[in-house]
Amino acid sequence: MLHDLDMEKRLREAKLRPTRQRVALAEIMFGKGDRHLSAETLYEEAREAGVAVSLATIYNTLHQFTDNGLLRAISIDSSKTYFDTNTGNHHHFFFEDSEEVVDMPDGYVTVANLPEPPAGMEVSRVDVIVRVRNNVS
Amino acid sequence: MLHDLDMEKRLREAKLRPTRQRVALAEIMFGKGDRHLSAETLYEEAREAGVAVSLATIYNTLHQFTDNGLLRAISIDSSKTYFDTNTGNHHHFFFEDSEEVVDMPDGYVTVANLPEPPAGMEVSRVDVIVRVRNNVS
DNA sequence: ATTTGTGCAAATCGTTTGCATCTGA
DNA sequence: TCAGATGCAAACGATTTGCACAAAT
Repeated sequence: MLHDLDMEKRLREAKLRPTRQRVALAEIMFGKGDRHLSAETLYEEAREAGVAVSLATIYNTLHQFTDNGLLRAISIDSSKTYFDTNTGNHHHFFFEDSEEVVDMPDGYVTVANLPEPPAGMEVSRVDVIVRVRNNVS
Repeated sequence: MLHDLDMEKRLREAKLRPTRQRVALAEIMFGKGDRHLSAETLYEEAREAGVAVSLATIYNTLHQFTDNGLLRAISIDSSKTYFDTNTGNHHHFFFEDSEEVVDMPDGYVTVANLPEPPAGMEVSRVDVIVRVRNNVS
């Protein structure tokens, strides 16, 4: 697991001041591999880890991280937004029953025959969501 | 534009009682080709058309229609849910700047190399969202 | 010293719910 | 008749905001 100094560096590279809270939250977020966090989840994990942060700061942090490329926001169906610690090129499975989002490794899905975007527009990203459910035959 | 009797039939086929409100809302929804409506939009259009419905009924109707296959719910990014009057097989452009959702005709996009869904699961749908933005070179 | 971040509580906003009243079959 | 719909207002849950205080450069 990465420690404070690594996180400080990572935050500085993202042009974010490495404040106590941001470093602590970054450790929680990035310390356990790829994950999909909601604000509430992160808030609880922070409390459990003994880090005292307000929910407002959680939201601020998630958005700042997203704006600066440390996280990717995904909103599929459910009312709450999830933040993906994996910002690389990949797609998702969405389990309709449990409302869970799971990464699909890159290299699997290929998207072909994309129509041209309208003039003056450029594609910023292509998201593929494979919705799956229990096989109720 | 389709008229009352067609809508009544359509609602009955979807196993929904053709009440005054549902028929009126269906006409507004389906009378102008494929569209992406939010609850608020539909509410305003109904008022403009002189149809007195409460917001609660708007929500009820949108969900009942969705459950019975007359609409498809899509939630991309923004906080509000949109309902697509096109329930056929197709994908979407999402304009990041204006937060607009636009249909992409079927036959264009091809998705290949989908990984197998986990055991006991079946794919219920594959959504492709092409996010585009203004070309800021 | 300045700028930027944080915490708290109140405010927003989309959506849902409870319940009394109506309506279609 | 009477299950199913509707309307209203109150309740909700996620997110945002305003502002005073604290911390980072």
